[in-house]
Amino acid sequence: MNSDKEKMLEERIDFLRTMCKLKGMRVTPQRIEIYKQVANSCEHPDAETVYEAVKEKMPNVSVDTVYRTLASLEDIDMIFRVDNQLPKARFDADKTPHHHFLCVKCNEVYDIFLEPDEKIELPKNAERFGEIKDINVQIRGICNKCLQEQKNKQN
Amino acid sequence: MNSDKEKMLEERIDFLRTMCKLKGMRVTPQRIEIYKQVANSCEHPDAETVYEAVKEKMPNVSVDTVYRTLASLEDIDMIFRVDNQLPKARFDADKTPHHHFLCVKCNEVYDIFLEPDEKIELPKNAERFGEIKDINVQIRGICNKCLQEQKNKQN
DNA sequence: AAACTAAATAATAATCATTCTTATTAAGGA
DNA sequence: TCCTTAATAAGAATGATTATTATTTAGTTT
Repeated sequence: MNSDKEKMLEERIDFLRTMCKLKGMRVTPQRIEIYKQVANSCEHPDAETVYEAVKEKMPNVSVDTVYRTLASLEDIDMIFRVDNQLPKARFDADKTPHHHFLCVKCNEVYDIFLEPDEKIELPKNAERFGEIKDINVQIRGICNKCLQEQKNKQN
Repeated sequence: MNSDKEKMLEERIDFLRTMCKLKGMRVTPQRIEIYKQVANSCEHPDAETVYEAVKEKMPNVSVDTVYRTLASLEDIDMIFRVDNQLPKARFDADKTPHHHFLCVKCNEVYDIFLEPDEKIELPKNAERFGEIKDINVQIRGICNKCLQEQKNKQN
């Protein structure tokens, strides 16, 4: 039993292997196991939870490896973080609805004001989960400044 | 000069006074000054930046007061945090586009899967800021579990 | 298949944003 | 003016995350 789920997980791990090779990253047992734990959970686990689970199979794994690997997996778009986890909390007093562009390299925050005909839409299912306070839309990427710096380095 | 901007700021501070009274919070000079700093900036300042700015006018202000006040101002919806700042980073390997409901009380994360006809729309201006990696929609509020606990406490 | 090299890891220490503790102050009602 | 209690200041503590350094190993080359 459970072979369907296991087969699907195997496929996802094959994809991870492919992506690692594609990005010039080594395929290590730690990476496989750490990815497995995140892929197998619907609970949006934190680093510590992943660490505890991985330690069951690899008692010598270090906390640092878990943090580093989670960051690497994010880099190659195999996992995402639910929250952006900027190094410091940042505040905004502007109550007009707008989005934010967050640079994943330098953590800079840019306001994206909407065109007159645009508005922020709540998903239909949102109210099911509780009382809504606000909606926060983050577009994550690499900002023009960091893109330019990357280009300069290549030359 | 600058009187328009100053007048607008005064109005916002009056609104802060009103909101504090409405919510049973005292109007303290620290609260006014901390709000002023956030309201006057377009840079999405962090707590330390606010602290440094406030210290210019109130040399005895403490770091703790700034953190506590920023949290209070958020509670009464006078300011927002750009990023949710969950106490721990949490990860997701599900690449199907979905939103997240984040509970501001217990920090629990719930997946909001979209109906077949729904999709996540990028704002028209988004590409201007850089290379987009992904879009992250957070619906923030109080989850049903915490709402229930609040009700139980009242009885 | 053995040797090589750089990337990845383990162990542990360090960092740093944020929160807690405790004594003191002051806002706003009586 | 007094009183109550929320709010504050100062500094210590916390705890998630990151840095350091020596060691290991994945993947390539010989």
